[in-house]
Amino acid sequence: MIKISITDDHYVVLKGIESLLKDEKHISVISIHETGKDTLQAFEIAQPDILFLDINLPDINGIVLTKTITKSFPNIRVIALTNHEDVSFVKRILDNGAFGYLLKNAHKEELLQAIETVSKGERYLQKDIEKKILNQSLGRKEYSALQPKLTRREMEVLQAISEELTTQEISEKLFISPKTVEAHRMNIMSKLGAKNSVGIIKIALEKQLL
Amino acid sequence: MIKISITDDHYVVLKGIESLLKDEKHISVISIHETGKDTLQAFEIAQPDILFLDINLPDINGIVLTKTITKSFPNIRVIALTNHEDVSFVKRILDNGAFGYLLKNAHKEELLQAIETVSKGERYLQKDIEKKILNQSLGRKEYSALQPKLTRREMEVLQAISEELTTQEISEKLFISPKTVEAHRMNIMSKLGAKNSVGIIKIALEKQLL
DNA sequence: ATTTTTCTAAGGGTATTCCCTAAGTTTTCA
DNA sequence: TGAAAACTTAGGGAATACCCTTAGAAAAAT
Repeated sequence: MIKISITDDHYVVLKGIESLLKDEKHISVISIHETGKDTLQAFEIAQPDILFLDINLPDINGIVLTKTITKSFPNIRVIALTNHEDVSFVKRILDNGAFGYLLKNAHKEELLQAIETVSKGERYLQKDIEKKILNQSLGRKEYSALQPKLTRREMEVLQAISEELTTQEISEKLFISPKTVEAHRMNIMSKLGAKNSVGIIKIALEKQLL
Repeated sequence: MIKISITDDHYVVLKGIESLLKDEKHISVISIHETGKDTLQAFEIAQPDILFLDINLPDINGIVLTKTITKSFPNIRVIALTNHEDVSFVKRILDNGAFGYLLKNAHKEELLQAIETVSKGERYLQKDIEKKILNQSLGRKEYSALQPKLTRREMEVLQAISEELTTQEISEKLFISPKTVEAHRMNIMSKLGAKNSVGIIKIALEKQLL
């Protein structure tokens, strides 16, 4: 008997997965949760074999929660639930201990396949789908430089710019000269192909760098 | 017997709503759809009384689809399905003919309540929840005006700013003085609660004004 | 251990944004 | 048909962003 828990802040998703699994004799949904906090509390008492975990929870960041759970309860295997939109998260969440991920538009067969695969201790990765999505989001935008690589410092400056800070304020925050901040901003503009700070923010949000 | 259709690109959401409704004797789910196109095709043959419609479909914009459906099939009452995140759409979608909206984390009681209310011909609006969400997104960000109302001209200037144009370029584009452009930008900043143009763009994208 | 990248920073400008105040004109709406 | 809101313009000044070049020091990669 494979014990399953589900965490998703959308109630219908909870009930949807539950109803899809209730006919399977070797699978038992032992608990459902709407928040990360609730999930962690429940696991103090009883743990499932597999947790379906929504990446976008209101209270706790899904990546952080995955890390917490896999550290505290190494026997629980996390399958991330994700929308089309946040595929960029997938790699990060897998790096943080998740055993697989499932798109929310997955049908029953894929759901069961994921459970079977993960309960065998293997990772469940839909490489084809992943590629398809990446290509699709690549096709509809302009010839987007696939993923512009900003350095650590540039990311910090980018973050600060997005906080509406001025060059002066950023320099004080990062303990560097205003001239250095300007240099970083220029490099960011050049890397992202932006004409000014407005463009930096627009593109950064588009490419989910923030 | 109330006939229901559901359109959502997340299969588990479809099955979730279906399973929540299957015990209700006076309600019958007559069809489920994963795309807007599929929905429209199916409605050529048979129409439900109520359609639960996901705002974020991959193929057709939910607002456009609502408009299309309510014009082509005036007897169908649309209830928009929405996440926390896109509450800003709600007013727009209601303006385009939807009879109500439901958050995806709604429980069974609310689902049934929505169906009852809408089938009586009344609008189903969860004012309390709406306010709660607005307040919540207000708490974590700066004191953002609920839904900032920009004038036509301000919208044009906003659009131009987002195109990375300078004040000079905007003034040429709109055939107005640069000083006027600045005045508009100042008003936009003030209305959105932004500190600079970066903030304008960030907030405008957040509130989907662009 | 050496090349490459990143981080740092300066000088010296120009361009643009930001901010204030003020006020005439037009549009919208009650 | 008034009153209110929106649109328009402007002057002037301070602050900030943008742009170029150059270049040493630190860190990372090979």
